[in-house]
Amino acid sequence: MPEVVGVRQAQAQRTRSGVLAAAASIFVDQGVQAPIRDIAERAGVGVGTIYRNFPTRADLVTAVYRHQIDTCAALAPQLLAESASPFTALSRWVDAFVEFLVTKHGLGAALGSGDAGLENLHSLMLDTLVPACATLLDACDADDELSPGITAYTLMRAIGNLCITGTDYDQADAKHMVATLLTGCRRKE
Amino acid sequence: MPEVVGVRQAQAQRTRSGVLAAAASIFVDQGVQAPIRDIAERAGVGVGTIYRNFPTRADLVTAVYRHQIDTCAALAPQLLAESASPFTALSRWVDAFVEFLVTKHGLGAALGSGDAGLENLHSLMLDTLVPACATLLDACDADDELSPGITAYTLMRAIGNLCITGTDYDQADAKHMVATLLTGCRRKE
Amino acid sequence: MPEVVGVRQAQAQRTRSGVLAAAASIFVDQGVQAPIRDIAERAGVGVGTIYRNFPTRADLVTAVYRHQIDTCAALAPQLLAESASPFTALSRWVDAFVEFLVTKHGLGAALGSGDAGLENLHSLMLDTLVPACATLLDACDADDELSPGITAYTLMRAIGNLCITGTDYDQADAKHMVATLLTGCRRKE
Amino acid sequence: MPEVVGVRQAQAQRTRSGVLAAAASIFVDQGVQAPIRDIAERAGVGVGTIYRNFPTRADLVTAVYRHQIDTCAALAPQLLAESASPFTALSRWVDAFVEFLVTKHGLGAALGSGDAGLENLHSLMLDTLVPACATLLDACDADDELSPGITAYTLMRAIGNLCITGTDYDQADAKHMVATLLTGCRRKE
DNA sequence: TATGAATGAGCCTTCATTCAT
DNA sequence: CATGAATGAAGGCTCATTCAT
Repeated sequence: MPEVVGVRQAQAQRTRSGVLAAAASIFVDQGVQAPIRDIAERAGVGVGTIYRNFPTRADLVTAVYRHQIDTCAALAPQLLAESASPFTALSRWVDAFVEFLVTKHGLGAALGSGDAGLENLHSLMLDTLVPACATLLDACDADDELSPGITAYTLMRAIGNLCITGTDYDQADAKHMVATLLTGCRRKE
Repeated sequence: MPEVVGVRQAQAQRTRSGVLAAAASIFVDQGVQAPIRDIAERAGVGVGTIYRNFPTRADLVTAVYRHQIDTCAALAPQLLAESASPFTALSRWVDAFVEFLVTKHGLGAALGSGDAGLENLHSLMLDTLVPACATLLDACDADDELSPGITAYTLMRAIGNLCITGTDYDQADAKHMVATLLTGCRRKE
Repeated sequence: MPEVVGVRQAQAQRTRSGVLAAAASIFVDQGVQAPIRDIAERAGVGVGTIYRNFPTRADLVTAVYRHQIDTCAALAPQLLAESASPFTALSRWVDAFVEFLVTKHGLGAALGSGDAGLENLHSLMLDTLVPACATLLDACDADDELSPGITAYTLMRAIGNLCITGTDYDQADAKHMVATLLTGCRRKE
Repeated sequence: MPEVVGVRQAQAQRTRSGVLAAAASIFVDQGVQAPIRDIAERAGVGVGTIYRNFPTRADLVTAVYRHQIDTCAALAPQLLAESASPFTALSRWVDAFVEFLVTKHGLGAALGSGDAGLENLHSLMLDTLVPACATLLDACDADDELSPGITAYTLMRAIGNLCITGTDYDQADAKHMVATLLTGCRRKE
């Protein structure tokens, strides 16, 4: 019994990964509301397989982005520790967050849609990224570097919205506007 | 044939207006992606009539908002003339723009969606509001009140995105974030 | 304007009738749970047409049987008036009810299934046939011809069940068993 | 090979029993049309195991009820021997039969459905219960206590139908109606 | 021109059944 | 033998769009 994980589980895991990859790819092309069939087709599996692994669309969306979300959240304390000032840390973290969002076509729109079925993703953001961001904001606040009334959730939602790109408003524009927003968040001397 | 505009044309015009009013009303309730049938029903006409007058959904959306867009654009020179500073005028104009967006449920999302069919609305924005906004930005720039690199189109697109509301991110949040963005646009002394 | 009902309405009515006929036919073959697509195909219409005319399956089932249900209910007072005794009237009415049920394959099962979606049909029975049957039972009771504890609803439900035919239990058997049940309902001297 | 029945066979038998118990339990909750997967889950086995042991759903249904059916059949001669009259014996046996049916949610409907796949169960009834019931009917007939034309199969089928319960027609109603039917079977003096 | 019935493509979802391990 | 992941047929439902009247 040299293998703890059997061949079958390994295969299942590979299938799961394939679905995730296909979904990520399709999400880039069509957004998170793409038909399940399209994802199944690109993954080379039956629709039933997707439903087995991800009962709801939100489960799939969440799974696709979970790893990157966790990574992004983990960045917050690290940046806070190594940056010259809390605001610098916030700024860098926001850069990372934007980088995450901007490469996920349709995710920003999904987050902002208020779609009932996407509550899991919403919750994931709430539970993972919001606390991370809040830590940074608190540090800025303690340093008197932050305008009053800026909350982590609202700021992230705004950033998410700013990262909804389209014709004539690309990733560079989004980053510029996010930077501008952040400047606006800084308490003026 | 004593009348230049016949009774028929007058009736047709009335029908068109009725459709526009119904569409505006439905858009508030359900967003710009609402079923055509719902609009037809509220207008008291057949769906065919809507398709005759507005072949694509974008045509309808555009027509619904054209008047308000024109009004908003016309506000720019007026505010510029009566405000203490160009930046104040810009700020007030943005308030008006936000007010316009924020009361149109789903319009912000529509503008930001990159939806191919909504190019007409996009064009309308480009042709009407962007020049109006640009006038204000130019004036601010001449006054050295503006950070470099802010263009009218990008700024408006960003504002449009910030006005996409949803659960836990309401109109007040949107207005707050837009104001913050605007602060960020101001050249710091 | 010689026609009150336009050509279009007439056509629509014909379509509706065609759907009802097709549904009735399919119900005989497959029971009331038959796929909507099958009914649409036999009617030569699209599925949308069926959903337009009968939003829920229960609406369709109800419409298919409504006329006959009404006719059956109307029979009760008539039989009561012209029969020698109340129990004779009841007996004849039950014959008519059985005749109705027995030619509708699957209806009995549908009535007895407790299916939530079939509440409309259930209600139709309750509101139309149960009172008719109750009138006859009351008359029998007044004549001391009825065993105690027999209610219209339960009796009809039982009759409905007895009319669920199948292999080696045909319409003749159903009628025989219903007659036997009715005999059992008669107060023994 | 000192054991006639190996460990493997014993294990297989235990698996089979577990499936039967799970199926019986699920049938009570959801009826005999419950998803195979649900049964497998409750039994703690894979669906493949169920398909191996019971290739068709009918095989499973049959196996689940075989023991109780046999018990019920065996009751007939016993009741005939110890009852005051053949009709009393019949009446008691029917009580037992109803008790069997009434606690098996959906079984009555399954029996009455004419479902092609349930022929095995049908056969089991035919081969086991019908002869048992026929014995009682014959005894009643010999005693001149039975109306003419009542056959064991038809009577049992009718009883099975009467035991299909649902909203507003419960087990008590079913028992009442079966008792009434039986009264109707008794030759009137 | 206006109508709205009809159409059917398209998406969702469930579950019986197979088969490689 | 047992497993359960994978499959995909089947059916439900919605709406954009057309077209005969």
